[in-house]
Amino acid sequence: MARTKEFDRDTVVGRAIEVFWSKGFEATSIQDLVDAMGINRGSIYDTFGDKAGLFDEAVAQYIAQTPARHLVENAKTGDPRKEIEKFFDTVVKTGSAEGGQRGCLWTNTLTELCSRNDRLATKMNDGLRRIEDAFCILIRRGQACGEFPPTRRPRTLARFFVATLQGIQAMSKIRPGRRALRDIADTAVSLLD
Amino acid sequence: MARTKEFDRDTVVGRAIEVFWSKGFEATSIQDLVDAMGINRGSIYDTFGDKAGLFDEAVAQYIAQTPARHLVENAKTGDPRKEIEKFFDTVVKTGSAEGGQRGCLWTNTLTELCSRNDRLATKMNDGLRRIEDAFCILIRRGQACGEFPPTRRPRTLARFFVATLQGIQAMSKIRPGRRALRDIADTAVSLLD
DNA sequence: CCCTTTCTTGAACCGCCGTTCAAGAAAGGG
DNA sequence: CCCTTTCTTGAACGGCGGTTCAAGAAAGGG
Repeated sequence: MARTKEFDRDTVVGRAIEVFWSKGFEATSIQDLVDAMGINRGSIYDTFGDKAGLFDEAVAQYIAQTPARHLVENAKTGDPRKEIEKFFDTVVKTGSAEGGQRGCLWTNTLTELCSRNDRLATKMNDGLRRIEDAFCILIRRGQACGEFPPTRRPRTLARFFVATLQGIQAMSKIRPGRRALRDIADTAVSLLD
Repeated sequence: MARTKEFDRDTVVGRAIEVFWSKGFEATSIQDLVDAMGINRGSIYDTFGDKAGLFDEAVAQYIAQTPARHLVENAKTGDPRKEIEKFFDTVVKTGSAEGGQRGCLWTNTLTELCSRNDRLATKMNDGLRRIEDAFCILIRRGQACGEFPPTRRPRTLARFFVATLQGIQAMSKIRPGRRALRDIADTAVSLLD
């Protein structure tokens, strides 16, 4: 047998996420990553191929931990109103938390790279589609049981919620006050009354 | 007298805007700018100081041409509903136009640089504040004349519209279909019914 | 206890990054 | 028509970008 790795893959990717999240892809240098991840340049290239490969894995791991995941998982079973409110609640809390100025790695990547990286754009688009679908299911279920007004098209409203999510993320970068973010979320959710 | 400049300042800044808009600040190299602007490296540094200085001027010129400017200028005199609708209409059209994948230079800059550049962050924040204020004035005027429902706080609604604007810009980067963007805008504006 | 395999390490690579500079060219007042 | 001033030009700068590589270290089966 050969020597075993001395670092945990998820752990070092987690540290890479922090850097990419704070500085973006282009502004992050390999040296930054070496410093933050605590492993050698060579190990990074040996394990992840190159900077782009590491970034891919960082984004994947980030998405796997995002609050959107719960939304998608509970779309078919959870209480429609509660799920939507809980989701925006988490988004607002995260955005207004210490270090919330970084916004969301996902949204950041969307604006920084998608217009020049088709593979990444597809990934991001699929992810957003899944969130949109989850919203759509929840809205339909809420309308079916009379909890939400039946006048609005579920797909339209779902798209709107996804855009609101992006809006909150963008605003959190420059005005991370909880009050302001909460106002935005509440106004959007009030469309369900 | 001395020799006169052979290029028009606004024209070359306009060309620089295109590059920054498409690639972002970090990913744009001086060589890219030399190629696009059609003037020599030396002239760029002589005229704008450095890359950051040129970027500042590019953003300033972009903001001066943005549809938000009309909104701000007409906030006190224009018809409240028409002004707001016209604004979002322009945003949707721009976002879904050819090359709309670039999104909005302003929003892009917000997400790429504001967390690491205080001077720029202040500028951006002031700009957003002016848009928010314009919305606020329009909403108040619309409520005063009975055109808009009086139940919502103008400031809250104004914040929400600014966030929606950012949301549309973000979505236009990945799904620039006019239909989808229009849905988002219409849903937001329907809060005024 | 050796030997193969894999991981780790740090130095080194080339190229492009943003930036500077000195020399040449145009402009127009004296 | 010269002379000062400013603009233009292209080559050059040091440094840091991402990436590679060869040598050393650990791990565990034979």
